[in-house]
Amino acid sequence: MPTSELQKTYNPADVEDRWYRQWESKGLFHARVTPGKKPYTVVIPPPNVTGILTMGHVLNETIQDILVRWKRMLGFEACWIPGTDHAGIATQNAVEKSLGREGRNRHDLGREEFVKLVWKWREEYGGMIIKQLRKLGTSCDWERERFTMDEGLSRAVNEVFVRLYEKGLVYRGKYIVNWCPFHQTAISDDEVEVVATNGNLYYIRYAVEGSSEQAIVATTRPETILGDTAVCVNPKDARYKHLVGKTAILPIVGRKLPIIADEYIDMTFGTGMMKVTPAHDPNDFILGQRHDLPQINIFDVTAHLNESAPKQYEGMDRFECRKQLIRDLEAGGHLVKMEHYTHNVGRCYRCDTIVEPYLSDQWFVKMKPLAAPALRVVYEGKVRFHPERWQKVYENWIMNIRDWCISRQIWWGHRIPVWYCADLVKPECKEPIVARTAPAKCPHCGTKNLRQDDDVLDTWFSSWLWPMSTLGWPSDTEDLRYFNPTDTLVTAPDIIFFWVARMVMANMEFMKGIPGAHGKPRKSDDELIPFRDVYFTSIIRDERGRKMSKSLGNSPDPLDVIAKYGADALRFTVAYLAPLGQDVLFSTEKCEIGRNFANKVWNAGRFLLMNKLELIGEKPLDVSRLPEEHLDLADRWILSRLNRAIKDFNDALDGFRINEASKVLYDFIWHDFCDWYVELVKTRFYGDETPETKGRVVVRALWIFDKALRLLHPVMPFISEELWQQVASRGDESLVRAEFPAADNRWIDAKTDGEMDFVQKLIEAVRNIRGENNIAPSKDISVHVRLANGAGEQVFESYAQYFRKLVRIENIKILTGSARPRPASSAVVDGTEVFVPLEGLVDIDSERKRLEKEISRLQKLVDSIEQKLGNPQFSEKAPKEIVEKEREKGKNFRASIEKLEGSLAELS
RNA sequence: GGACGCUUAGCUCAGCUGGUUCAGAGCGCCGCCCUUACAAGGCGGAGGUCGUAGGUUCGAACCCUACAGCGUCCACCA
Repeated sequence: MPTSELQKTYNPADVEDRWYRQWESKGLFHARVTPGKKPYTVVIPPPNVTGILTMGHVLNETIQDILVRWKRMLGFEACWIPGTDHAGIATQNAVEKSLGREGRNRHDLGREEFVKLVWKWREEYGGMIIKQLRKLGTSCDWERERFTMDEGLSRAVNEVFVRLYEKGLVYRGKYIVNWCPFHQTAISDDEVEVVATNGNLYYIRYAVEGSSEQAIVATTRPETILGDTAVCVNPKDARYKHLVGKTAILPIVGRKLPIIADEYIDMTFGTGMMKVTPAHDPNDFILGQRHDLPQINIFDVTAHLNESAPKQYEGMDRFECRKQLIRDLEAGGHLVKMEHYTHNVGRCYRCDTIVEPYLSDQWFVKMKPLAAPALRVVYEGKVRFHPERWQKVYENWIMNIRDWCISRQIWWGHRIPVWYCADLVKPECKEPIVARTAPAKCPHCGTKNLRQDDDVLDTWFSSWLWPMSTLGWPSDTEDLRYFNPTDTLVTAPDIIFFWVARMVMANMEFMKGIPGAHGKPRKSDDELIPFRDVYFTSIIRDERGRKMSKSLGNSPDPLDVIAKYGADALRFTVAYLAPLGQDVLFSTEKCEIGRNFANKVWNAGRFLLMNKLELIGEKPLDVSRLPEEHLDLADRWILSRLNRAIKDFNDALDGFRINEASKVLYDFIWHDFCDWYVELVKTRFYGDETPETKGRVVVRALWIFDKALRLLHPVMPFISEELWQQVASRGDESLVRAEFPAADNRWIDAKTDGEMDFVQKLIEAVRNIRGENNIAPSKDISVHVRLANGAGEQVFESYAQYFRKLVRIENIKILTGSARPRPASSAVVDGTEVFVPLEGLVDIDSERKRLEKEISRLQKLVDSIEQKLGNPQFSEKAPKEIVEKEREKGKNFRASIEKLEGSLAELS
């Protein structure tokens, strides 16, 4: 688009898709193994294949993209691997739901057909989120896109299962697991959400055989008495000692229950007597094993009562049964009482169904042996968490780690690579056959009649391999050697256990066999970790502080937001609002911050390009060299500010302070560059300098703008590229791979900053006088100045042009001696007195108030300084330069006060 | 029950290692301005005892302790 057609208002829709297509088609995001170049690798936390883009993703992916683009421009071989997760339960759910709408269920189809359908479904609707990410501008290496059920990744899953099995770390066991009756599968402890719930505590009376005594137990889940196989008391409990060894009679069922003793029982809870139901409570299960009690499972997989229950309850839903049973117990005189009681109830975190502790055969991973190295590397700071406090959470979890239930009773996922001999010819045939690929026959009896385990693996069993499997593991690939360990993981803290911790374990265990980039086996922890830094993003909440969720309907659709404000605006806003480790309260309107900023940048470019056109013409510009001739204060100052901004931006990103980096950009571009520098440059464009000089000024301004756009690019890739291409002729080059500016300390100059600061304050003082006295902006005024130390008159002269333009001063007079205009409005800046003669315009009262306010502000400062200096301890203990500085400050403030008081006296 | 985080202007939040005119920004509000980049803008202004109470220190928004309110995570006694 020719410069002359630059719109007055930035329109992102004109720009974004066009650039994304170009970047992608030119392969600018593709990373390859490049010896001699340092890699910078990021793996995306793979979103659910069913997922659509949410604000949470926007925050995550924006942060990753900022880091990746920044590193790419810094010269790293930046590799950002995208992909999706098959998300077993969630995806199966979604497909079953759509089946349900046709009045069918998965059992109608059968396993094979159903799985086929899910694959088909994935082809059609899956991976939406991947397309949406492009709208956000993420610079993922799409050639490397992976899916957790890809062939290669599935191979990795089987390999890991077999290796762990061979090492004795995978085992099969009957355990109480968290059973979701809705999904009809076990879920891991971490997938259970515990919610405090109002319920009842029921006291139930059991008769004691051969005795007039009774055993009263308390329970929140009375229906489970049907599975009771004992009653238990604490051996130290004097009340019940004599009952131990006797037999209680289970009401309704009539089963005989031994009364046993165990330290586990809390004597102070309820009656101090507990019913034991080994098949339906994890603690009872352990107790049952210890005392060799039978396990009676009374539920089927949907938590309806099974044939182990008395006939009248068989087939009932668990809660229905509870009601009926209470009625029956009451009728039989077995219900002693019930109390309101708040207890914790576990729910399935995906469907909210109350989880049932359920006895079943499951596969587990022994975690303790894997945990030790994972703890060590974090403890030793090889893997660093940002913010740091998550380290404690991580350590705490690992130190109390429990075995991981990895089997799921669903159909969508990696089927467990275990087969069973169906013929059972020899006794050894009972052994499960664990193999990387389907075995042809039973190794013991040779039959081909084999049956694969029905279960699939927990989704996280593939996710925990992500930083390896996406790079080719278990094969020893160049990619794996070069790009693993990855550098930064950006993820939400709620999956620190599910995912982050397990990735550390997996990488450390399974990368041992893969050489590092140097070609030798990996030995040290530094080479075995999956990533060096973990950035935990904030949680996005709505403006009322509620978590964004589909059910609340409070999560804006990011695509709508992008359509309305632009991707750059959304990215900037989110980055700007996201302090490290703090929640973000987001509302769509906040994107105005980013949109306005984009518009500001756009118009700065528009202004400079318009002037370039006018002064230099259409010919393409070369901004590779900074014109250093005739630098004035403004030039030196903006160069100083620019280089500070570069430094600050880099420092902020090095420390993962994304919001601070964004603020650096905002402040530099808006406040320094636009508000001051561009305004000052105008004095030259419109002044009486030669066309050559003006041309140099515009080239210089564009040179600085070029650097600003490079700085901006990681955060706002689209607008920066669009403008950058127009600033100069770039040939084939894109900003995506342009060099990131390096801070040049030569230009950072405190003296220049100070001088400019003085000028700015003078200008602000005059503006303040104008504003407070309601002087029309169009009215020219004169200013009289008495310099602080008499010196610097020439210096001041050189600023004069700034004043003329920025505060519309037609006449500046340097005062010597004690003369002053009157009536006048006045101010003191760093000891320099400023007078604006205002014949007939000064409102004496308001002028007095202005001066008094300033005096009292200064007086407060003087007071606090004098208090400090008056304290002998201060001058003794505080560092010399601090004391000296305070003394100096006090002196200056007092001098200013005196001058202001002089002006005040003049008023009357 | 345990751990962690937050509390600063009307709103949303910065403030990294205690000392720079440290009490800030954006929005909102008030006043002036369509000044040839931008009204999605410019200029000026009003607004806060930094949750409460102690403590450490020459000096505290910042460090320590307790408390209150809000929030998150973990564990769990039936």
